[in-house]
Amino acid sequence: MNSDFTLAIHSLTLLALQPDRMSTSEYIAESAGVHPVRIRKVLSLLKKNGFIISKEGTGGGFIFALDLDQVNLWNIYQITSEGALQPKCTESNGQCIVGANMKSVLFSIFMGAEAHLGEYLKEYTIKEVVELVKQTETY
Amino acid sequence: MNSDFTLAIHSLTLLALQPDRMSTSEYIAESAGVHPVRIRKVLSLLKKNGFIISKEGTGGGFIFALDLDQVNLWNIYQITSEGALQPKCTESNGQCIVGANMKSVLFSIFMGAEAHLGEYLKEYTIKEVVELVKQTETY
DNA sequence: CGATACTGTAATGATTAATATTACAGTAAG
DNA sequence: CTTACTGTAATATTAATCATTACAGTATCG
Repeated sequence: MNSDFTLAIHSLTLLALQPDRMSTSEYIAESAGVHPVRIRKVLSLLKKNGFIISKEGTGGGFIFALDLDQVNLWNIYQITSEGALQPKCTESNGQCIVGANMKSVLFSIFMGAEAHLGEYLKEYTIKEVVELVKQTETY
Repeated sequence: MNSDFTLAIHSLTLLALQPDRMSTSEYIAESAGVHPVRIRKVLSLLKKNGFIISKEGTGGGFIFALDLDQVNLWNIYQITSEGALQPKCTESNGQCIVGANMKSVLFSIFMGAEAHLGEYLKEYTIKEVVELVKQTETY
């Protein structure tokens, strides 16, 4: 699984806990343990899709744009990782019936798998992820 | 998605179409467009799990050990790719409630996702994959 | 105004994962 | 005892991921 997906979830969860102020990419990056530029790249996707708002300049940063239950993991998956389930088949032998057709057979099977995964991911909104993180909290 | 998974499917489909004779790793490799050593590695997993039989020496190779409908894609996934859905989280910041707990929250979510995927993959046996390949055949 | 603190994004470099290749021991057939 | 295979380890190559640098653009504040 593409780690942009989990970075996006991590970022949104963090923003969910800071509803009143802008969070900088540096702050998020430190929580996630990655480079700030990577956070900005991932968050620019979320911004394009209207899940967050960003602001440049002093006091700028990122903030959640919607209610926590308006964003689910399937939304995030589609933005960051659509097609990630698809295996990257090397070019196989077109002379052979299997080599010639396996690619398209697998493609349709994995399309179905992704749709099926979607049904599962839709069950988790950011609100629920936040709840899970709080429950997991270690004292 | 791990390409060992698709290589295993490809190999088994090919073996399914050659039920009476041994197929060599070189033959399979040529159909799949990869190196024979890679085929032997993947097939050695399938062998350990009893799906195929191998034979060394002249006239040796690989052959299907079961009925075509006794092997489904979930079986193959488990052997070749279990855990592949799990994202590889970098070590995040334990000082932060999100950094500290996100990893285990994501872990359980992805465990569920994999189980859910399993339900879908169980619906495809090699027999059905063979049918699909035949249907797809381009004349 | 100019200094400061941010985002946005491209370009490059470093690290890691995936894959191919080589090498060779073991086994069975003829 | 030679030939044609599998089995597996070791190494080399290629590709993907990620970090880093660099810098332009924008907003705030004094």
